[in-house]
Amino acid sequence: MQDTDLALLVDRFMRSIHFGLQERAPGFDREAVGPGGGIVLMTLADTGQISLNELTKRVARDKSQMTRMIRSLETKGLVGREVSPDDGRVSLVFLTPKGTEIVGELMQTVAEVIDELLDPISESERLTLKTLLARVV
Amino acid sequence: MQDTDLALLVDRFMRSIHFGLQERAPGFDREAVGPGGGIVLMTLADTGQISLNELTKRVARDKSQMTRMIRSLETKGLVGREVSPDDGRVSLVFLTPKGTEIVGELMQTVAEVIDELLDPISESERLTLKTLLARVV
DNA sequence: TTTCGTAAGTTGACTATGTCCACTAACCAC
DNA sequence: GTGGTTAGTGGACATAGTCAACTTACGAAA
Repeated sequence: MQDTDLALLVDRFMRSIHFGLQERAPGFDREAVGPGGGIVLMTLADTGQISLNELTKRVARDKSQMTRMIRSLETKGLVGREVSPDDGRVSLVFLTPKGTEIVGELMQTVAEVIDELLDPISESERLTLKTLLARVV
Repeated sequence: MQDTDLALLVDRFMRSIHFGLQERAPGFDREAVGPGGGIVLMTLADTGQISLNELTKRVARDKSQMTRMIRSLETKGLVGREVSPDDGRVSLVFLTPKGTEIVGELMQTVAEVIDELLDPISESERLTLKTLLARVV
């Protein structure tokens, strides 16, 4: 077994991205969405319009937290929402044009930082890493 | 580029471990050390006695946070500390017998959860994943 | 077509984490 | 010894995560 290391490795990797962003690109977060907001925006860029519930599962956070996060992004004008025509309970979230612009910058910066972090491994290894993780989650 | 996905994948993986621990093994954290405390304890199990400063870098947290975390673990009797004989500024942290016991249980549970999460990929792929991550961080 | 169970979202209250900055004490080099 | 540097501490504040109690909308079944 001893898969425990994996938890530590993944944690360190995540934190490295985090620190990398702060050190290398201070001020990149011009709408002050924070790490959590960034993840939500990037996820939305990935999925397109999606229900709050699915979004919550996707980013693996608590639904109450997601309510507040979306509200905060909404007041910044980065996301919009509308009630689903099929089901009056679900609210569909989507990126606004401004949100799309911001997430573009964000992804650019994140990609640069990750690119630097991944320096020790080759192109094909990066692909392997990404593929394996994608299959796991 | 498009390495951005990696950030999302890693984040999801981390959160999955987190949720997995709570759902599958409620009450496993009998000393209530929390996720942060768990990571510190597991790291200490990995490294053995280590200075607070190195520990801080290793888990990639803020040093003030680490001060408080270690104090909390100390009052729970899980870690001990002593001033380095070589340098009066550095305090060396180590697991107490109780801490060693607790971290053993913790690692067992974490390993089980990770083992389940890694179900979609094979043994050799797990090794690859771990090796790649280790080279990156 | 009312009624019961369940799912989506929201809110409140609380705890845990993370960040920033100022500060002390010990070390090092000159 | 003095002046810069490093390890660790402490305070104040911001963000994130947890948990339980709601409200409203659906859907199925009598």
